[in-house]
Amino acid sequence: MRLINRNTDYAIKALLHIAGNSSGRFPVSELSDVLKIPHPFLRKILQVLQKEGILLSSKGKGGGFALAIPPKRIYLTDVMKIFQGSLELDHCLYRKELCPDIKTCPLRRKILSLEKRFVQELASITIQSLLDDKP
Amino acid sequence: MRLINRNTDYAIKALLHIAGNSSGRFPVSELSDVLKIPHPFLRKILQVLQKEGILLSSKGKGGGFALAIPPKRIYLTDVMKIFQGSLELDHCLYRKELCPDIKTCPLRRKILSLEKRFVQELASITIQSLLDDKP
DNA sequence: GTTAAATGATACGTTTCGAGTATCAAATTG
DNA sequence: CAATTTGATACTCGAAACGTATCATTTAAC
Repeated sequence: MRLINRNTDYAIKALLHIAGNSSGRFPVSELSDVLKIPHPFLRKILQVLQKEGILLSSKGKGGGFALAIPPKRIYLTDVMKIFQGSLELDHCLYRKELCPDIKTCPLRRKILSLEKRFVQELASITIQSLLDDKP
Repeated sequence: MRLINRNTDYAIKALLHIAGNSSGRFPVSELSDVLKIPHPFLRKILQVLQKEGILLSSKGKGGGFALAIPPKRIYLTDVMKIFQGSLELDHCLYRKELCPDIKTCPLRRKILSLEKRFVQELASITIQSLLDDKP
């Protein structure tokens, strides 16, 4: 069972690095060096974060990425939604169509109620709370 | 985020049908008709459940599958483990190797603690509890 | 005993998705 | 202008999910 995919993982690592070192702009080259993430892959990820309003970017020499909003307002669940789509645990798909038992399925009902609580807990995690939690 | 895969889903549906209708043996043909699951696919799934000691099987005319153990001892998490492997939410893999930050990663720490509780809740679900929960 | 209906075992195919690469264009600084 | 940076986007590659096909074996009913 996979909660966090590679994109989200890398995005969080990068955001933590940026948020934890207030040196203004971070070019992808620096981040990919420090974090050991392939440069072009990380670049694509950061571009997405920029489009989503989480990072600011500037081109040209001396350019790079910086946070667009404070770390306490960047939620793990936001990043997950961006890179992994809905947080719904189960889509109840049945060969590309909705499962016919969707109304009566007891498994679905149970899972949905667990899910609700789980996502609520996830939703409390922010870049700031992760930083605070560092050893 | 995918909690339950197709195999597990089909397995649970089949187990619920068998447990909910105490008519002895259920051939795959009947189950695949009722549950609208492709016959050969369901068959493979049931064979696995048999090997794992959850179902009994008998060959020949009049044969089919039956529960090997009572519904209240068949756990959702058992079925999930059979068809989806470990329930660990995150493996912290990094190009086939363990992530180098595994000891310091704050994301990992947070997730692990949430995971523990979540899996505990999952572990309370059995075929019997699902049956009891039906409308 | 023959036949039909069932499972056992296992190999194969197909589609989807995650992960990562490649490339050209545009902007900025010095 | 040259170097360095991001913007946009198309592509590749491999693994996993999902499902099919087939031959062998067992058993009940007639």
